[in-house]
Order: sequence, then C-alpha cells, then structure tokens
Amino acid sequence: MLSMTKKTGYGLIAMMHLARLDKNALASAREISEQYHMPTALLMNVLKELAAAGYVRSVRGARGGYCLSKATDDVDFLGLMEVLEGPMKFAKCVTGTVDDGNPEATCELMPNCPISDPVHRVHRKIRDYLSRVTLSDILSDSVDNAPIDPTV
Amino acid sequence: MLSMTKKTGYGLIAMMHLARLDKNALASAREISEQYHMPTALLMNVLKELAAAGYVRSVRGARGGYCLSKATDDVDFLGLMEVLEGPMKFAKCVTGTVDDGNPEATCELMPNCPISDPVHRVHRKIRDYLSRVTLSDILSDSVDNAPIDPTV
DNA sequence: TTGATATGGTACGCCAGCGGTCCTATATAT
DNA sequence: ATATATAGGACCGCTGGCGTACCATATCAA
Repeated sequence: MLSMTKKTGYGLIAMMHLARLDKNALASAREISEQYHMPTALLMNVLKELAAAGYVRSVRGARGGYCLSKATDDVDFLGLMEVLEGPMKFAKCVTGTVDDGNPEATCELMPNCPISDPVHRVHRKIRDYLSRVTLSDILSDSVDNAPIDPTV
Repeated sequence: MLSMTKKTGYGLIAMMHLARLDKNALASAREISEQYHMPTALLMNVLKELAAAGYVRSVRGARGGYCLSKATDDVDFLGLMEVLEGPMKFAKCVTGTVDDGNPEATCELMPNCPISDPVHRVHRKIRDYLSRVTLSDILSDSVDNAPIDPTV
C-alpha cells in the first residue's frame, strides 16, 4: 500500500531527537523511547541498525547512548528507509538500487513486461524525490509543498 | 516497502490492453490473462473490482467481456491503485483521502506526533504525483523523467 | 431447450513480512 | 562489584498480499 514501516517512523523520530541534542551529548534508547511512547525493545533494535549503518554513533556502558554521526543535511529519507526496510521496491520486479546495473530488471512473470518501462520511471521518480528529502528539511518542517512534476 | 501490489500491476496491464482494443470490441478476462501470463482467477477478481468501480464496462454471457468505460486521460494511477488496494497510506497514521476532513489525523500512539507534519507532506506529495500519472502517459511511455521538486 | 461461455459475488487458505519481545554477551561509569 | 548501556541474535503472533474455489446469473449458439 505504498507505506513506510513503523520502524522507519521510530528511526526518524530518534534521529530528530538526536539532532536536537547539545554537541557531544548522548541519549539512550530508553530515554528516547519513553519520551515518545515507543516500544523500548523495538527502538533498541532500530538504533542498533542505524549504528551499524553509520547513521548514529554509539557509546556503550553506563551513561552511554547515541548521537548523530552525520550532518542533518547528509541524512536523507530514502537512505534511512532503506537501512531499516531494505531496498525500496515500487514494484516487486524492480530491483533496489535504481536498477543497479541492469536497466531492464527481468520481471519474474513476463519476459518483456508491458508495464515495465513506465513502472520503472515512476519508481525512480519517487525514489529520487525521497532521496532529496533530508533530515534538515524534516527538522525545519519545510518539506516542500510544490507539486511533483507530473510528466510520466 | 513502498510498493504497489500485484493486483495493481495486473489491473494496469488489463487497462492497457483494453485501451488498445478497437472501438466496441471486448476482451474477456481469460483472453487477457493468458496473453500476459497472469493468474486467470485473480485477474477475474481484479476486473470485477474495476467494473464495480466504473473503470471498465462488463458484458456478461458468452462472447462477453470487458471494455474501458473512461477516456485514457481520465484514468489516473492513484485512482486505479486505490480501487484495488484501498486508500493509500504512506504512514499508518495518515488517513486515506488527503486528511479527508481532519487535517491532523490523530496518531494512534502519540497525541502530537513529532513527525506528523513532514510525513503528511511527503504523503501528499507522492499522492499528488501519482494522481497526475494517467493511463495515457503510461500507454505513450511518456512518463516524465524530470525530478520531483525536492522541497520538503 | 440445452450447453458452453462469460461475469458477479463471496469465501477460504497459504505464507511472507511487519511489529514486538526476550535472552545472552560485552563495555563502561560509579 | 554493580548498575546501566549497547551488540547481536533468536523467536513469535498476526495482518495483509496472493491466489484458489464455488455458486449464481446472464447470454450466445446449436
């Protein structure tokens, strides 16, 4: 249904929280989860994944926690989503990384799928859009309202 | 994972096929499904739903079948998707019809969700984009490649 | 009139993936 | 030494996507 998962939502909230911390400050998974009423154990998993992907830096042990490891301008919505959900696929037959190498990723069912081309274009368009939405945009609540160019 | 369902893919292919028929010609679900190697029973269900929603006209009985009941310019991707998948929800807490009445649809978890606003904007942007992609665009393979305005 | 062919409507089953929990190991501040 | 934190797993229930099946109804053709 074209929806992002809750993990992405939790991750986004956590990233926003970390972005607002003072320099060199840390926040623990427990702190964040309680503040925003998110399931603690689940947010822990999310932060682990974000740490493994290099989006946040972790400090272990008592008084430990997480902080951002990227500038907010360098964090994009698509990247965050793909860390937590795997490669975006607008259609099942569309390979993750904008057709990584093979432009016409073979459809499981049809050798030459009649809708492959337009679906790929829509896929790429949404993907590009999401990759341009940064954490800065989200923090400043300045997500653009101008309509996306409708040309298919 | 932001993906459309197979039903939508099947529906799209069927609509394309019907759009290319001669005037007053019909095509049966069986014909279409066999031509594009789609599961017949499933495509039958899809066409039933499209007929109920007024996207195609049905003729029952032997030699019956389906034909388009709208101009290809009046069929948009979003509408088709929503007929077959239900209202699009970029996030679980986003109500279907672009916040039908209540602009700040209440989040199930958080009274005032910290990401509600930007998520709503992204939701609306993708939704608007998809509503501007028409069956004509898809048929003519002219789906726009210009990037979507990145302002969040 | 009868049979073949088509849609209308609905119910059902399988299964992957999402959402969430829990356990053990490791690191560190007090 | 203990409490607190992350690291890295395994595990599991449930929803939703995908596909099948069944019966009723409509229509063409022999």
